[in-house]
Parts: sequence; structure tokens; C-alpha cells
Amino acid sequence: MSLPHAILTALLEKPSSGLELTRRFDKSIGYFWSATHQQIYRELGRLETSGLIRALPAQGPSRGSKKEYEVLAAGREELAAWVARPEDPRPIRDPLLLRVRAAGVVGREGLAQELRRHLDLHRRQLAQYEAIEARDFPEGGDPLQHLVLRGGIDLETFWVAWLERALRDFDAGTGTDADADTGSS
Amino acid sequence: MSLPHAILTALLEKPSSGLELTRRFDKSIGYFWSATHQQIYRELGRLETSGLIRALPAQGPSRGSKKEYEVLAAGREELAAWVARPEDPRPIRDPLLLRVRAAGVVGREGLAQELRRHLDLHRRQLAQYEAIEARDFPEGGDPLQHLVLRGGIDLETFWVAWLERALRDFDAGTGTDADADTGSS
DNA sequence: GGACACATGTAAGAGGTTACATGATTCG
DNA sequence: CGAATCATGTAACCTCTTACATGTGTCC
Repeated sequence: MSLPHAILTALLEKPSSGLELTRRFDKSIGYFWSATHQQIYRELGRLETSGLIRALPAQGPSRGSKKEYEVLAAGREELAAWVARPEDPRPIRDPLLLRVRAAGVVGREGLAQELRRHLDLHRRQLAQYEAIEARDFPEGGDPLQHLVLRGGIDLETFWVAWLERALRDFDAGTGTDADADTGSS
Repeated sequence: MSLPHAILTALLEKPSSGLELTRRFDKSIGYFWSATHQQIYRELGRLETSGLIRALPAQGPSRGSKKEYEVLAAGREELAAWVARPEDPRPIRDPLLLRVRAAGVVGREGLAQELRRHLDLHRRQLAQYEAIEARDFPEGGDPLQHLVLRGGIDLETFWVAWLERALRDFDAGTGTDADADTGSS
């Protein structure tokens, strides 16, 4: 139940149309809550029906013409209540860790290459976050937004470190070569 | 598409019934891929239909009586192929980071308490993982399984550090007191 | 008017969550 | 036999993903 709250947050930061929201979910907000345009349009409809947001006047046909939304008082209240509402962290569900475990059973053939690919992706993401930090928080800025960005940076840092360690272990474990053998049954 | 592969991995490690699998998904395997018994039974049915696993003989009625499954050659091959199959990491979708961002817009009332609660949960989880490490990997053990466990440990370590930092920032930012437990009406 | 970007929307299906339903076994 | 536990299964619902569909405005 986080998508509606992500949208409320985004709309409070700046009233927007569906497409503008989609763009923002590809950038800053999307760094910790991703969503596609189909999800966003559906959820905008629901939020409007629930009376948490409203479309600004100047409507044309439903398809094709731009529709701007803004948050109503009820929406702001709902969001404030949600911020404090207890909600346990979800159990981890990570395909990469699972694949490493599976490799322990069926062999690590091809896995090292995939780990290298992920390492590269996470390094890029980390560099991007750090560039954003240097640009937007040179000396302060909104402390809460900075905190969130630090979360992203720390998370990517974890992945980079873990993947480097994994590849080191692989090299050590198989002599000189990463994922050569697996010498099946 | 990871659940079937999680089940194949679990069944290769040890042929099991649905309930036994459910138990194992509440422990070791569940530490990086959680699943409920309904998901597991549904997926076992699909995997059997697909010819990747089979139920061992000695069947009774479909409800109530135990059914053991084992992985067939096709299942092992599918799992080995999946280990090497490229699959990009999913974008982050974390409700807690989102709530901190929302707090920047509607106020941080009640948030510190929730962060403290999460900090406690993550500390417990970390302690549990470290106990498992001390018990199962005193000096080695399966390097891949150890690597996965290290992933869990490092991830929890990240959360603990980030939450501690967040709470420190909160205390600094609001004078002496975070949000004074919001003492309700 | 054709191409293209802008903008919103529909549909089908997979995966996950929650609640409930049903049969078998064991133990007092 | 009643209760608890083991064990499998159904159903409803919600979210997310993927692919497709439709309309508008602009520029050549």
C-alpha cells in the first residue's frame, strides 16, 4: 500500500499530470519507489475517487489532453498518518542471493560473469547517486531528502562491496579461473 | 520468476513435502526468498505439470496425505541455466525510505518512533544471522552458502547503520528531542 | 497531411497476500 | 471420540508487468 503514498508525496512536492509524475518516478522518487505509467494513471483515478486528490479545472476529453492533479486536505492527512503508521519491513526477496545459493547445488557455471555484470551496474548507480549528492546537497539542503539519498548510496555501496567480495572468493576458490568447471556428475 | 527456482534449489538440497518446504522457507531459504505455503503448493503443482519435478510414489487422497517431491533431470538443467541467465537487479522499492521522504513534506510526527522500532527489528535479525554464522560456519563450510549469509549480514548491518544515523540526525535537527513520542490526545 | 512526441487509458496475466476449507494422524 | 496438529488445497483480491490502444498538438 505504498504507491498511493508515493504519489501523494510527489504531488505535494509539486502538482503534476500523470506523465510528469511518470517522469519523476523515473528519477528522484523512482530511486526508492519505482512505478510505471499504467500504475500511476490507475492510482490517480483511485485517489481522485477517494477524495484525496482532485484534478484541476480545464478538462478536455479524457484521452489525449493533459490533466493536472493537486492534493486535497484529506490526502495530506492520510499521508501524515501513514508516515507514523507501524509497518514491518518486508522479508528479503533477492534473486541474486538466491542464484548464488542455487549455484551451490547445480554448479557456478556462468555465475561469475553475471556477478561482474551486476557489479558494474551497481557501480554506475552508485556513481550517479554520488553525482546527485554533490550537485544537490553540497552543504546541507533538505536533511530528510539527503537522508534518503544517503540510504540509496549506502545500499549501493553494500552491493558493490558484497559483489567484490563474492568475485574475490570465486577467484580464490577455483584457482585462477572464475566459473570454469563445475564438473557435473 | 524466482519462486520456482527457489523451490528447485530447496528440493535439490533435500527432497521434501510441501509442508517441509514451507518450514524451510521460514528459515534458511526464507532469509533471502520468502514464500507462503499457498504459493509453494501452487508452484509445486506447476513444476510437476512442467515435468521439472515429480511426486514420489505412495500416494493417498490428494488432501491430507503427505506428498514428497524430487527434482528431475530437466529441473536440474533448468536451474543451472537460470543461474547463468542475465537478469537485471530490480529497482529499489522501499516503504521506509519513502516514508522519510514523505516526512519531509508533511512533517516527521511519529516517524522517529517507527525508525526506532525498525532499528530494533534489524538489530535482532542481524544478531540471528550472526548466531547462524557462528554455528554453521565456524571455519569454512560451503563457501557459497556462507557468501549468501554474509549478504544477509551485510544488508542488516547497512540498515542498522542507516537507522542509527537517521535517528542521530533527528535528535540533532529538532533540538534535544526527536518528536517526543507525539503523546496523542 | 504525415511523422512524431505528448498524453491518457485498457486488457491480460503473473505473482503475492489473506482467509478459508478439508482430510489425515496422533494423543489423551 | 474430541482436540490438536499435520498436511494439502481453494478462492478472492490486490499489485505489478507487459503489451497494446487511442487521442492531441506541433512541425515539416
